[in-house]
Amino acid sequence: MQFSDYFPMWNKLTTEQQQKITQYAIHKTAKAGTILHDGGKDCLGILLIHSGQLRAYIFSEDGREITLFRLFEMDICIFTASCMMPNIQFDVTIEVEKDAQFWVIPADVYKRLMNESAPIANYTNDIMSSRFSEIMWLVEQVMWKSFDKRLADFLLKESLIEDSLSLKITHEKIANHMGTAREVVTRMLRYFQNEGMVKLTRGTVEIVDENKLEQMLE
Amino acid sequence: MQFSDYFPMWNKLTTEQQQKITQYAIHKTAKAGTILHDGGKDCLGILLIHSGQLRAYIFSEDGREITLFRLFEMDICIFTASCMMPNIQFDVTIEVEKDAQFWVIPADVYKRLMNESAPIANYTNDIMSSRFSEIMWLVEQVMWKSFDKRLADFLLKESLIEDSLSLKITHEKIANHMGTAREVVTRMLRYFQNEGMVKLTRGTVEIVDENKLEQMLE
DNA sequence: ATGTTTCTGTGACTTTCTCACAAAAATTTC
DNA sequence: GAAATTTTTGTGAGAAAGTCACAGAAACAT
Repeated sequence: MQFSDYFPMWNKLTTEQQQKITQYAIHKTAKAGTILHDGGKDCLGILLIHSGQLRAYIFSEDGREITLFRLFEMDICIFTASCMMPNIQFDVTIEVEKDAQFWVIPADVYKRLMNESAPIANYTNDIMSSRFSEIMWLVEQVMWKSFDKRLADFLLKESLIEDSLSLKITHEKIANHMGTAREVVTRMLRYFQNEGMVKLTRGTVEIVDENKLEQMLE
Repeated sequence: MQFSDYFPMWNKLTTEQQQKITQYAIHKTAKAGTILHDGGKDCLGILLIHSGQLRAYIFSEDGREITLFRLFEMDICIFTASCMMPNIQFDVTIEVEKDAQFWVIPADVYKRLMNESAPIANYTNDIMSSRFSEIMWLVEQVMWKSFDKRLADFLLKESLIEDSLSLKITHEKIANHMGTAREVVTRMLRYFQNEGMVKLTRGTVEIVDENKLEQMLE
């Protein structure tokens, strides 16, 4: 593992800056289910993800959830350091979906680096823009796509992530990813099954006709 | 008008950088209705808004719209320079809502400044975070709030912006701001009128019971 | 083997959206 | 100024999605 893998502008940094990163970065591991960041409260720092999978989501007062984006190996999470960006006025929760290993650069260290280094500041900007784009994709999906298409899309994406056609996931979890109610998922999955696109058993959704699902997206 | 009013870190810039901004900034005016930026196509540059009002929105294939955020005097628009941020992967449209005067800093000039100046890069980051927060507020509204509350909120906010209880706006325009269908707005406004909260005439919504509208939000 | 928890299924009802069309108000044309 | 046109608003009928309440089935625990 090389820090330069996470920072494409590594060679634009001074030796001192490079040292600061390597020196202050802390290696950590976290089990699936761990909440790494809960709204405005804590302020861990920037995460350089080495293995595993994270999920960023928001939730409503009455317990509904929607996934904003996922983070994988080689991704960088800046929302676990939202305290150092005063204009981030919303609460995201970051949860470990699959046992993860990552490096943490403490917020104050990173903040100082951002303040003195244009390359780091610009790179942080790029990461922010990427997440922004993911949210905008979500907005467009939620606003303009009907639920059947959204569900088909979710199942296909999930199948890519898991590299399997047999998804071990409950209707409730799908609902929490998609920001809807469990019954809505159940009914649509049942329709998908009647149409021969999936096969349902307790706790799993098996994709049996990938092409037909893909056709749903147009 | 002072450029330093737009850039709180003005005195952290070199004289050369300050000169570059003042030298390359172009003063422009645009009438209400003008489209300043249309998705990925054009790349005007950073806008320093001096007067007037802009609207950022997205639209669907079948012509539905939703307002993402508004921009007013002293605001800075970075999306009219989205070409210089390769990770911005979505198409926003920026429209002039009220005759506007603004300065344009060409994208390539600003890009160069961002690359060499950490303060400018960090400030750009702050602006991006602010817009991000506005979008997240929108997501939360659309996801978890019922339409009556959203409409009440819209009318009250619009009344603040216009500094008037008598809003000159059609149901269609309200629908385009809120990302819904015109009929839905018509029906809900009709309900608001029956409840004595507003008075409707062609092309205007008059708020007659501000308190009752506010109570709707809880 | 029995009790408990988790997950799924379903009916009835509400809210929001869609489609189709019509009436009313304002604007334009003659 | 009357008639035609455009813009805005109104409304019914039906579909899609979300809500609520409850029940049955599958897995797990003692």
